[in-house]
Amino acid sequence: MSAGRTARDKARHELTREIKDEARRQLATDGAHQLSLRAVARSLGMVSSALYRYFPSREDLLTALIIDAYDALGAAVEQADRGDTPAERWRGACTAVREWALAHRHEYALIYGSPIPGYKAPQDTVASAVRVPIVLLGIAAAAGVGDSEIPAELRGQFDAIADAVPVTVPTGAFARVVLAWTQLFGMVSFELFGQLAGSADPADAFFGFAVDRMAEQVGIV
Amino acid sequence: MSAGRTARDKARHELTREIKDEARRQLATDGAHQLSLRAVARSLGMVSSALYRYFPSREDLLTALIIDAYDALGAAVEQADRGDTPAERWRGACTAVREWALAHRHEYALIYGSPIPGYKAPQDTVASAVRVPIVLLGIAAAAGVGDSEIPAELRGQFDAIADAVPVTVPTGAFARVVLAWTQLFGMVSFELFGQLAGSADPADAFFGFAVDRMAEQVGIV
DNA sequence: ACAAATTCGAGAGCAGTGCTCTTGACAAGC
DNA sequence: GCTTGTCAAGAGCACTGCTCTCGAATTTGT
Repeated sequence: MSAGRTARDKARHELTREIKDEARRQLATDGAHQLSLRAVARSLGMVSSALYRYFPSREDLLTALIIDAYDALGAAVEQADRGDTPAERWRGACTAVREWALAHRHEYALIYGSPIPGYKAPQDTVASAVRVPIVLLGIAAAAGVGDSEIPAELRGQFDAIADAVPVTVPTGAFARVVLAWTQLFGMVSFELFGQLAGSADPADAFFGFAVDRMAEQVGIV
Repeated sequence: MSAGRTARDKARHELTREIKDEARRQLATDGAHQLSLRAVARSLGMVSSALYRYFPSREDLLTALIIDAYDALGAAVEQADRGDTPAERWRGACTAVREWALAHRHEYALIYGSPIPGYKAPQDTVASAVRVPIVLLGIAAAAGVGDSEIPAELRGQFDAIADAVPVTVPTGAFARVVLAWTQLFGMVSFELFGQLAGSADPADAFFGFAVDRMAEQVGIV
């Protein structure tokens, strides 16, 4: 992230950004599957081979977009996490997830859909990916959610990673937040991927109902 | 489905099946993204253009695989729906979903991951796709789950489709089953797509915990 | 039973893809 | 100034989905 001292560095960062922007534009209209290095290069008025100076492969470009998407979603949710009561904050955060997903369907599909190639999420992505669950944990902490009975094995798993998490909540609360987290994204994915078509679609009412039930089950009043 | 009267019809059905089998094989090892018409043809010892006599496009082949996958999953869940109590049946059905998904990751990704192309779920798929939620509804019906308070708008949506569903349950129970349904697949997707890596992975304990909480919330005793 | 109609596999070919390698021009550092 | 590293460009490889045409085989109509 060091500012480009030389003209060359400056141009390089600038072009890297432009490539990602153009790629994101094509992603938004055509989906990740259709994203073509050659098409991006064409739109930028350069030749495809030149792109390889900036991204070693198509997958690396996609990985860069994945990280950006995680960060954009994370930022949107962090900003929507406000309100006078934990319940309001919960609703705000959950709604932000859905709204960001609806506004950036292909980017959402890129990060929460099927892992595209031979996949394997690079470790770089987890720091960004974890921002949403951390917001949810923060709300549970503010709500003072207490511990609850969970299987010993599960308690062991969650205790083992507690140190790596910047929010401290009882392990039982942790488990319930993780539960709600998977439910939240399950719902959004179902809506976006058309699985709800013919039942709870449009899903506004269903989503609102579900968010309240989730808060209830986590123990947020 | 009419049995092949002539030798040609017989050969046609046979070859159609062989193509799907080989495609499924490649799907299982390389993923939907990598599935190549030409590679399938090559494995079958024929030329790629000949394949187009059986499937008009790559997408149509994928659609056929999608329907088969929905049916395979539906059949597995239907068969696992047994036990003396509704709670046992519930656990059996949910576990079957996860186990089928783990055993057929790429097929699962094909149907519950991001819609591959410009998408559009053909109407043919819904009859097969709906088998799992119908099993869940059946268990709720057998458990005698009663009605509960849900938003009027949601009640209207669910009432409107009640006739198309071969199981009758109170609308409040219907809503809670749909909720659990999205949660179930949200969890399985998270596990399969690597979102749980670093937290509840391996997810056996988490899954068991979640299934019990879901049964609880649906009202299955 | 024979001719007409249909169906089939094969091959060539088009437009597109990701990616590699080489070439010649430009800027950065000594 | 001269060397060194970086860059865009171009040609090219192996691959993709898909179309079209062509004989051969088979089914169908008479």
